[in-house]
Amino acid sequence: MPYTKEHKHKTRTRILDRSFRLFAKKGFKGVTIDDLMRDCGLTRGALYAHFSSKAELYREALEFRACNTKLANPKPRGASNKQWLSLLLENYLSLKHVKGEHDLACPLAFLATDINTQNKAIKTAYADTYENMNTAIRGYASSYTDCDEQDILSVTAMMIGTVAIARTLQDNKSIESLLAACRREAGKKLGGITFNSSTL
Amino acid sequence: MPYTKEHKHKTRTRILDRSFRLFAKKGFKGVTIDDLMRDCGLTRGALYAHFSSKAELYREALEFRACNTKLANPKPRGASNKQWLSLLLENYLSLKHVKGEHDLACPLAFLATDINTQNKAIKTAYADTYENMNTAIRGYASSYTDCDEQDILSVTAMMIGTVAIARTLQDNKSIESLLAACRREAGKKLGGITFNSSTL
DNA sequence: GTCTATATTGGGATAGAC
DNA sequence: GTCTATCCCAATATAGAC
Repeated sequence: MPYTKEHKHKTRTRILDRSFRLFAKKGFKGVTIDDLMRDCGLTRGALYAHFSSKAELYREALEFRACNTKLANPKPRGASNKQWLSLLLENYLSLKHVKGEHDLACPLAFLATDINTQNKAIKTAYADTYENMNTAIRGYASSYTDCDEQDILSVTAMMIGTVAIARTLQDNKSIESLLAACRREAGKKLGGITFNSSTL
Repeated sequence: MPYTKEHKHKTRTRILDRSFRLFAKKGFKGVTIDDLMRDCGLTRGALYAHFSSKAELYREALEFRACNTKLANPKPRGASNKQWLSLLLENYLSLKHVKGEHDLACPLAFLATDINTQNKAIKTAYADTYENMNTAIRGYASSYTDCDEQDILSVTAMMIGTVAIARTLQDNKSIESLLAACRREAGKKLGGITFNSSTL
């Protein structure tokens, strides 16, 4: 038996990880199965041993990434809610995130308009991810500061919008200004978090 | 001479208008030239009498729409800056806008992630549109309230993010909550604008 | 300026060997 | 499970008639 269960699972995970990166960068139609599988060190035909279609892969890759962000996972011991949220914001609103150099690009920001041409299952996966982001931030923030649901919704919309727009800009100075503005405002609204670089 | 200059210009304008709507709805790769020209009551070949390529059309359509929004044009006489800005916000952050039922969908929100796979000229057109939006809002708001550049940048990012996310959601109640949250926050930050429905 | 016909390329999915 | 070869459709762009 030349291919073990282990091996199949590892390959599957590799495909999910790589394909999310590519979809985030180029959108659903901008990625060909050839590109993708070559990037995984495999060939086109192999995909269909793991996923039934390109759309199915896209959905699974979105869910895979959504479950593996810092926001979706418990905070480490020893950090206060405020400290942890502050770190999350700093990561999210960073040049590295915008440039896709994180291995944890946010699907919400990177796929936002791409979702509109996808099927219902994909839209639902996206909406779930969005809800989870709101829930996570609400959970941290409400433990130490007063904020209502509208505060949370407006902050996440700003964060997602900021990263989505920043990604389109060609000039790093503009990107940095935008990120700094958003850091300041999000910090204010989430109970007075401050950043070293927020006046940049 | 069966085709006058008038006629050509009118056709060109029709193509720009229709194609923007389609691109906004389905993205660059989601629109075929066949779809588009059929929508204009023409056939594929005719496109190339007006534009040299699909990408060129996309860029021109973006610029065409960007020049024809309420934000890009002078406010009507008789409205105060604050009143006018309030109306602009209400329009922008409306269900009609999200659903694309305006004939003035905002390219920034509708094309956000689509821009990343386009050429430099298109990115530049998009960035110009973005800058114009910031400039217009800054112009109105700074006439009657204190706000710095970071306030403006964070408000526009929130507005664009809100519409982009709202568009992906399948449930109208979620959309309305998000819009209401963003109206309230934008209103606050832009000198105490209030809306009837902002507590919805 | 617009049409129809066509050249050409590219990409999703399947078949069958290993 | 992965490979290569192939089927098949779709889509951009051009050619040439009107």
